Amino acid sequence: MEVLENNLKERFQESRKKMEKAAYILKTVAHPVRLAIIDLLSQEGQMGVNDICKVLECEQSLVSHHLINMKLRGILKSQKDGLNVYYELKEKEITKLLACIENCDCNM
Amino acid sequence: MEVLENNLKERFQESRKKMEKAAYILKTVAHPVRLAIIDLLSQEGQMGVNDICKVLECEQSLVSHHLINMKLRGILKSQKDGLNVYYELKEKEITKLLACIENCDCNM
DNA sequence: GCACTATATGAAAATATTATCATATATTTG
DNA sequence: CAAATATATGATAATATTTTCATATAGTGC
Repeated sequence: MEVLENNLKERFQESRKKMEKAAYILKTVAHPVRLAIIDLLSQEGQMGVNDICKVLECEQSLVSHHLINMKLRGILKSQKDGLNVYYELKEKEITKLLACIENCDCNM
Repeated sequence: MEVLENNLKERFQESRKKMEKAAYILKTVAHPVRLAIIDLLSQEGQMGVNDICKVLECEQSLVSHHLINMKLRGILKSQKDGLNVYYELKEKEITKLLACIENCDCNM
C-alpha cells in the first residue's frame, strides 16, 4: 500500500508537467466560439477575420481576441494580404479532439 | 461569396449546440488536477478519495470538489464502501483526449 | 493627404472558475 | 454513545477568462 502509493506519487510527479501542458492546450480549445473557429477553418482551410465574424455572428473585436489568442498558443497561423488577414489551422491534430468528443456521450 | 457565406452560416447554426456541448466536456477536463485524476483512474481503475489526495498531494476538499464536479458532468462514477468512496472513470473515451494531445505539439 | 475598410489593441466591466476554510454528515470502532 | 476517520458541502476569497467598448494601426483608392 505504502509502496504502491509512493510508486504512484513518483509517476505522478513525472507526469505533472505533461498534465499542465495538456490542460493548457485543452483550455485554449474549450470554448464554443473557439471550437467553432477551429471547425470552420478545418473545413474552409483559410478565412479572413471578417468572414469568420459574419458566419459566427460575432463581434469583430471578440473574434480577433480569440484568433490572436489561439495563434499565440500555436493552434493557428495567419497570413496578411493587403487589408485582410487570413487565418488557418497550424495544428491540424487539434481537429481530432473534436472527433474524439463526438464519440463521448457524457450525460449532460 | 454571399451564397457560400449563407451556406456556412446555416451549417454553423446547426453545429452551434454541438460546439457548446463539446466546449463543456473539454472544460470539464481542461485542468491539471482533473487531468491527473483521469490519468490516475485510467491506470488504477478505481481509487478512494484519500488515496487520490495523497498521490496528488492535494487537499481533500479540493479533490472532492473536482471529483464531484466530474461525476456531475458524467465523466466519473463512484461507489461507496463503508467510509470510503471509490471513484472510477465512467466515460473511458475521455482518455483518448489525452492520447490525442500527446500527438499535438503546439509551440508553447 | 483624406476617407474608407479590415484588423488589432488595451482597459474596464462582467462573468466564471478554482482554492480555501470551516463545518457537516456518515460510518466504523471501542 | 463518544471518538476517530473519510468524504461532502457551502460560503467566501482569490484568480482567470470572456466580453465590450473605444480607439489605434495599417493598407487601399481617390
